[in-house]
This record gives sequence, C-alpha cells and structure tokens, in this order.
Amino acid sequence: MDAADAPAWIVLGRSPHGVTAILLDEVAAERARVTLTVDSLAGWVADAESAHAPRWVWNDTPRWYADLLAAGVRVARCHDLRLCHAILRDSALIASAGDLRDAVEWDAAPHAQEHAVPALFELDGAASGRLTLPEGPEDSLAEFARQRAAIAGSRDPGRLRLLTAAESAGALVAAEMRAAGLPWDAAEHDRILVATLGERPLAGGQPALLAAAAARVRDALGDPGASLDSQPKLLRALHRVGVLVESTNRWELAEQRHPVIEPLLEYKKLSRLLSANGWTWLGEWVADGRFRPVYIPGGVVTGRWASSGGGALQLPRQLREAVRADPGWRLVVADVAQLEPRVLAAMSGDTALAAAARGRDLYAGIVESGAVASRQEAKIAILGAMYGATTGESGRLVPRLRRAYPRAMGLVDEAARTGEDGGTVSTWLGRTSPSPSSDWSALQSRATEAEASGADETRARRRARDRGRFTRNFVVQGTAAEWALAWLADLRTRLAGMPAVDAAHAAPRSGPVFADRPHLAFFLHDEVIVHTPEEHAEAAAQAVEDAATAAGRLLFGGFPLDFRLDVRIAETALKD
DNA sequence: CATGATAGCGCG
DNA sequence: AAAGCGCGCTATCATG
Repeated sequence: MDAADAPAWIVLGRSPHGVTAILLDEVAAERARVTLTVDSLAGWVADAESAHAPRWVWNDTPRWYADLLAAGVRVARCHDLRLCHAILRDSALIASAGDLRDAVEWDAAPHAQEHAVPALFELDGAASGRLTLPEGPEDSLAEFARQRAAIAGSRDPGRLRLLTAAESAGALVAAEMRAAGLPWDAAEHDRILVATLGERPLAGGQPALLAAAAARVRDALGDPGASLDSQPKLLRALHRVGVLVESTNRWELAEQRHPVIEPLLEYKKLSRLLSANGWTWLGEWVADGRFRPVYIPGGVVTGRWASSGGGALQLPRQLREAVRADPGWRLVVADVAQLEPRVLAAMSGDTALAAAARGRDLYAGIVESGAVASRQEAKIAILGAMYGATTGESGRLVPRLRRAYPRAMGLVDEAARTGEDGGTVSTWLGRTSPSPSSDWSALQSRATEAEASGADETRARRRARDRGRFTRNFVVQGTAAEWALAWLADLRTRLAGMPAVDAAHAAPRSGPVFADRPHLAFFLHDEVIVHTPEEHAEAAAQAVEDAATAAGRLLFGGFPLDFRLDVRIAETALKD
C-alpha cells in the first residue's frame, strides 16, 4: 500500500481458513482484501497499526483484542459493531433505524458466545440469533455500512460520531484493564482479613472474631442455637426478645435500642466481608499480584459499565489498602467531585449552578448562593432532585433548588414528565432510554378505561412515577457516563504516548503491552486508578487532570464549568 | 438436584 | 437517620 491508499478503516472478520481484513478508505469504499491465518493476524495488525493507525472495525472488542494484547499488540482506535449497534438502534436522533432494528442478529448479549448453548437445545432460528454474534467479514462490512448510513442521516451526526467513538474507546480500555489487571497485594489482603475476622480457619469453621460476634449475638438473644444467616429465623429470634423490626436490614436495626443490636451489626459486617471478599474470593480472583475483573462497557441501560465476576465495581473501601503498586511504581488515584450535578449544570446550560460549582466544592457553592443552609442539606437536595425524592428531608429541600436553579431542575423535571407519559429521553450525546414495557403500557391504558377501579388507577400512577424517576435519572447518569468515557479515552491516549521505562524498572505482571509504561488499572463510574512507574507519576497525574479538562470541552465546548478532581499519588489506593 | 425469587449489602 | 437512581454477588428458601 502506498500512502495515498492508506486505509482509514480495516474491517476484520473470521473466514473459513482464518481471518479476512477488508481495507476501506475515508468514505468507506473498499480498496483491498487480505486473507490472514490466525497465527499471522497479530503481526499483520501491528504492522498496519504502526503504518496507518486505522480504525479497526470488528464485531466485538474482547473477541479480537484480548488475543492481540496477549501477543503484545495495542491499537489506538476501533469501532465496536455490537456496542454501536445497541446505541444506534435505539437513538432518538435517528429517524429511520429500521434496517438496524431488522438486523436482530447484532442484538446479542455481551459475551453471549461464552454462554452459548449447544445447537441441540436451540428451539428455533430466533433463539440462536440472539445467542451468537455474526463473525464473517461480510456480516461486519454490511453492519458497518448500516451504522455509517444511520449516523450520516441522523439529526446530529456529530454527537453520534462522538458517542460511538467514545463507546468503542471504552471497549478498548476495558480489554486493556483486564489484560493489565489491578495490582493487588494478596498478603496485605490476608492481613486485613486476619485483623478483622481472625485467622483463617483450617476446615469448615468460622474465623475467631466472627465466631465471637456470633456468640455475643446468641447470648443477647438468650438462644445458643440461634440461626443468624437466615433472615426469617433471625427475624423471629429478634421478635422473641422484643425487638419488633419488620426486616433485618442494617438501617432498621440501627434504630433499635437493645443489647443484641451492636453485636448483630458487627456480625453482619464481618460475615459480609468473609462471604463477599474473604479468602475464597482472594484465591479465585487474585493471581500473580493482579485482580483481573471482566468489565462490561455499556452493560447498564444508562451507558455505565457493568462487571461480571469478582464484583469489580463493589470492592469494599475496607480493602483499598490491598490495592498496591508494584515496587518502584505508584498509583494515581483520581475521582471527580460531584460529577453528576456538574454534568446537569452543563447539559441544561444552567449558568447559576455552573457558577456555584466553578473552582470549588459544588455543595459549598450552593450554600454560598443562599439556597440551603449547610453542605449536608445541599447534598441531600441535589441527590433528591436527580433521583426524584418526594418525601423526607430530601423531598422538602428540592423546591428550594427549583427556585435557585430553574434551568437545571427544569431539565430533570421534564425528563420525569416524559417518562411518566410513556416517552423516551436521551443523553447529551444521544443514547436513548428504552421504551416502556408492554406490561407498563397495558397497565396505564387499563387505568384510563371507564371500568377501571381505584386500585387500578393507584397502581398505574405508582408505576408511572417509578418510570419518571428512572427517566429523570437516566439523562444525568447517562450523560455523566459519556463524560467519563471521554475522560477515559483521552487519558488512555495521553498515557500511551508517554515514554517507556527500561526493562530493569518494568512491571512484567502487567503483561507485554503495559509492563513498561503508565496504564489504566481501574475505572469506577467517576474514578480511575493509573498504575505508573514512579518517574512518570507526576506526568500521569497531570494527564488525568488534562484529560478531564479535555472531556469537558469535547462534550460541552466553551460552557463555563470545570470538572474538579481529587488526585493523589500513592503506593496504595487507601483513602484519607 | 437445579432454578428462580427475595433479602441484604457492597459500590457509584 | 433515610429515601430517591443504577448495578453484582451471596445466602437462603420455595418450587419444579
């Protein structure tokens, strides 16, 4: 290929004898085809990447990229057909998504191929179509053409190009973070467990401190055989000693005054640590000094990531000290302050809320504006506004925010109304909420019929409000997820451009691509952890800041708002 | 014995 | 002290 023919896009697909690569120019016209063996793929991709830096088009990022990364090959950009299909199929910015909706074979669930059942048990074609993603080069080429046409013909191609690029970049980040892993100090984890629970029991028993808490609970219950792990039995035991709670959840128990409460809360806390993140978890999920969870980009309806296995997005703060940089390396731990209200200010163009947020803690700014009296009130009011609280202190405070920030509150109130009426809402870049279920719609129309009972109407009204709270939150949570994707994507590029360290200072457990340079190691909605050689830690921290600024500009242009970060360079991820 | 629903709790 | 959104995971218990 000479320079004039440099491919802008390369579509990869499985063919009978290996892999076919289809080279497309800037307007996606086909220029060439190359047939590769599976063994030669990684080398060919590496050469094409360094020569042309094309955008790689493939059906499913983990399916292709995990092997490339293992072979030491990284790519800069891709277009993930599965993820982009899901966005474009539903986006309200696209007037005629008919052919995308018809291409139901692209609706396959994430990583469905891993769970695919043998053909023997498949009942019909429709069932199998939902289980496996198309793999052939022609399939991907055709889907890519549908998606490009849908974007080009949409009401806002610019936003959808941004969104599909950001979603695809997120898919690359997710695969890369799994490959690199989160540095995890198993010995420190064990120390935390021993200090909290007692020594690990050899066979079957409970660790000493957990057993001691259980004994104190049984003593306070006056029942040596009381079962503490069965909710119904525990509830009955509590009733027998006069603790008249309706559930055994922590908040309700904490309201009670009885000698059993303190040890019971302690028991629950320890028991949770043991079952969720105890030695079993450690043995199953941490290997060679790394925790390697499966991230699922786009796994939440709002566009947030989900995870599968290991509970990657629920790591208890208690265990943060076990997240520890390799020797000679550091962690850059960064989280965004009040991401969602800042995003709300920007997307609604609410300059008053943006002014309250600029250069400081957003809640402090709201207090200064006089809308509420304390930081705590500001926080409760803002969360209530974004989640749709109607009762309690939160519900009481929201009207004050409506007066102070009518544009921001108007945006979420309008999203709630649309949802209650059965409509759909969209994020800033055009990800659109699902339509109501047929059950929901049937319930609403039944309630308007002449013979509807009062109970029908009450139930319909309640379900309508439930949906209103969902759509109210969708626009904010979803746009915050878009900001976070832009942040991640920009940061990833900045880190990739930083100089490598020599082999003596490398961290080989991070795998061939990441052993010698700063890399993303963890992401959780509004927080990132970068694992970096010590000599690049300051630069990596600056990159995290610069990427946040760039993400704000990319989404909201010159709107006068900053996205403030709390950034620390440390050996562990421990907070405060 | 396997599967699904529920309670509870971890994270943002 | 707790309610308003989004999740995943474990343990228990009812049902097939």
